[in-house]
Amino acid sequence: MKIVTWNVNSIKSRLPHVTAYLKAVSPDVLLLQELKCLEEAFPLNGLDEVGYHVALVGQKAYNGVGILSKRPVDVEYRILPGDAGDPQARYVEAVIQNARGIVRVASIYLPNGNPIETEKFAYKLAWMDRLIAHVRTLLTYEDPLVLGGDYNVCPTDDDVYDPEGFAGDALCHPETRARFRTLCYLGLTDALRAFHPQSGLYTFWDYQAGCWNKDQGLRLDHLLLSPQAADRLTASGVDKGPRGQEKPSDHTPVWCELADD
DNA sequence: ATGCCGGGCGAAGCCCGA
Repeated sequence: MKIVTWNVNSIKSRLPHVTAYLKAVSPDVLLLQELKCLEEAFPLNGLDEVGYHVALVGQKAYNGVGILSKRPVDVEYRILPGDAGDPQARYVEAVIQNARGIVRVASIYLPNGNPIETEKFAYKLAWMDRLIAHVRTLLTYEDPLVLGGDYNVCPTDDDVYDPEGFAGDALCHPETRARFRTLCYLGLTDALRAFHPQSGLYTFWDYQAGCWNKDQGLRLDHLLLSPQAADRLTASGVDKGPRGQEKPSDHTPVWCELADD
């Protein structure tokens, strides 16, 4: 079972890339972030063609997350618990049946948090606290669980092309990293790091200043697995291809493979 | 150099992202 996460930076602008990716890679599940449109404006044409079920939480112009799946999707949460008044479309969680049983997945678009002296950073930290509390509950179910998305966290300096330059940034801030560690220490496995311990492994390259051509990137997109999912993890990787295409997203897909037997 | 690029909105130029 192949599960992929991809921040597409506008699904309307990226639909050709996404449909081509689905046809070429044929993932069982594709977790999407930054749709930047309302659910009713999501361009479904082309996706039902290639045979995917779709679960969306949209918002006009900003944010927006989704789950595409070959198998039917039963949505469990359309907002991260802990603040019912949170208007930002950043979380969707669902249960997917497969031949082996169920897999629970979430598509996460964690707040960026810059600049750190503003309420944006406080919102990020509060959002991470809500995520920690919710995952603590989810882990008691003892299901295979895959929490994928754009976490807007570089977990360590190995995940940044310029650690000194990003030292005070919300992506790398000590309080951000401490919460990410707390999340992982609940018992989650970083699927990419499980197979690729080296530095210089990135999932995002800024559009500006030739970052892509200079390979000046950040590792922001993660797949965190519960023990029941990690036990089945057979491979993981970054698909850099889409980032090199015309009119790309600034993020590229990250994938993991779970054994089906 | 707080702009560089790119998307949304809405129809010019600003807000936002990371």
